[in-house]
Amino acid sequence: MRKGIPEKTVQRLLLYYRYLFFLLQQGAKNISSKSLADLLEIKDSQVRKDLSYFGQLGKRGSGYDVLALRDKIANILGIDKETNVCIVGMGNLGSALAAYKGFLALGFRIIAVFDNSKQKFGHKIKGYQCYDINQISKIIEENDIKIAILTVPAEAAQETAIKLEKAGIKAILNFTPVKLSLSKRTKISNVDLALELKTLSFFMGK
Amino acid sequence: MRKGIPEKTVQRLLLYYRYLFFLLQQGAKNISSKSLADLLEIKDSQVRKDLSYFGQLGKRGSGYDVLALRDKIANILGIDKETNVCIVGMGNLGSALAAYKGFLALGFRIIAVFDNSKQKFGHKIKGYQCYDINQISKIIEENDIKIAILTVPAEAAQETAIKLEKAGIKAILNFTPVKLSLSKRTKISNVDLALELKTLSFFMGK
DNA sequence: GACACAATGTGAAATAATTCACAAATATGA
DNA sequence: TCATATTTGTGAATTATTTCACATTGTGTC
Ligand SMILES: NC(=O)c1ccc[n+]([C@@H]2O[C@H](COP(=O)([O-])OP(=O)(O)OC[C@H]3O[C@@H](n4cnc5c(N)ncnc54)[C@H](O)[C@@H]3O)[C@@H](O)[C@H]2O)c1
Ligand SMILES: NC(=O)c1ccc[n+]([C@@H]2O[C@H](COP(=O)([O-])OP(=O)(O)OC[C@H]3O[C@@H](n4cnc5c(N)ncnc54)[C@H](O)[C@@H]3O)[C@@H](O)[C@H]2O)c1
Repeated sequence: MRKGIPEKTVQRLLLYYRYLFFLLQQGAKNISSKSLADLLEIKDSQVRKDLSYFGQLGKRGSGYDVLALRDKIANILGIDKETNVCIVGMGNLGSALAAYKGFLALGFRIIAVFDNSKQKFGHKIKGYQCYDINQISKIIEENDIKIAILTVPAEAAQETAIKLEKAGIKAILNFTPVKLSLSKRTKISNVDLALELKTLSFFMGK
Repeated sequence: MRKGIPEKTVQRLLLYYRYLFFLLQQGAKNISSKSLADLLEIKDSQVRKDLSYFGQLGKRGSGYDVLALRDKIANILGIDKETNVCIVGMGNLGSALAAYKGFLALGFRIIAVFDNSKQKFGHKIKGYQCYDINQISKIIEENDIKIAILTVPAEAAQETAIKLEKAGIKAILNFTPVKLSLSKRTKISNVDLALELKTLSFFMGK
């Protein structure tokens, strides 16, 4: 079922999910690919193509059942079961992310946060007990954590990534502007905020 | 020169820039598309194709001049001149972004930060004087600010975006999980961190 | 139940991005 | 100077993604 599904499709699925969630609260029962597409300013055929990867989810004549489709997408994306994550580097950005409620809404539970500074570990930050980075293997194993959010300074990024991989982390959401070099088995996704801003400004007014 | 350049190309240009910057510090004089590509784990032909949008920047036999290419990319991307930006919503995320040095390294100067809370405006946050959101038109005009980073709560996102557009903002980097509806003239780029994490986890181990 | 309308699902076509592959230019070294 | 090696720049081929277009199925009304 998850063979060769384009990344873009997965991302749009989440956008559909958010709207379906909202529509359900409004009491909507059915929605057509056209209406959903218009809300997102995309083509209706795109919506249908995306959903068609996962079976025949709609009904000709009346469209998609909002509740059923929302739950189907939740299931496809694994929103219906919790995934444990940790944050590594509890500075400005790490602390902000720890406070973000949007992760939990998609099934991500922040289980542990780490830092290497004595000012931080041993204390509570945004409600989370902060652990010493050197304890990471133990805590990751005890809590079945597969995903790490990396928000350490750029200089420490590569060495910390290696620690994460050794500790058993399978995927890293990397906020540092550093190209991490790890084994192919560890999935890395880069969030490069300066790059986003530069791209925006490049195309501004075009 | 900026006609029909793929967004992906612009983004890679910035990655090239960062490496060239670094290579220059190491004293490198020349670099081939192959070496640059290997550093980024992409194809050498991709590097050459990207650069070819902007002229014939290399030299057959010896590759690209590191300094000249870095400066050319800086010029293409406008890193060589400063762009003023503001941050709107100085909560967890807005404050973290205000502290980020990576924006300035690409030519973005945070000129003003805004909030609607009396606890915040009138005070200094991360070294920036925080202004009342209702003063935004005046301050944006006085300081020639064209780009806003939007980090207000989701509920306030759409109304705030409208304020920004009215105040003369031309581009918005939107961190809220809300699809903003504005006129076509305002360029919007969405940074959806929950979506990034979900995409990563979906493809984890695949 | 028949007719008009709505909306899906999906091959085929169009568009976009990446990769190939090679001629042309430059560099190196005997 | 010449032969060999390197490396670019770029059309052509390939691959990925989006959009089209329409047969098919379901809905609603008289
Ligand atoms: N602040 C932002 O808004 C922002 C935006 C984009 C990218 N980033 C990137 O995110 C990273 C963090 O930025 P920040 O502003 O939060 O920095 P910061 O200095 O505020 O925080 C970094 C934290 O990491 C901890 N740390 C340092 N070395 C460590 C190690 N080896 N192991 C574990 N923890 C360690 C520090 O004690 C500190 O708490 C940087 O790489 C930065 O480039 C930040
Ligand atoms: N915290 C994160 O790491 C994170 C991650 C991804 C996305 N986001 C999104 O970013 C936004 C901000 O998140 P946050 O955690 O910083 O929230 P926050 O509540 O800490 O901060 C929001 C700030 O906006 C101010 N504000 C509220 N209404 C305003 C208005 N009308 N005009 C101007 N300012 C206003 C508030 O006073 C507050 O200071 C949210 O939409 C959230 O979904 C946050």
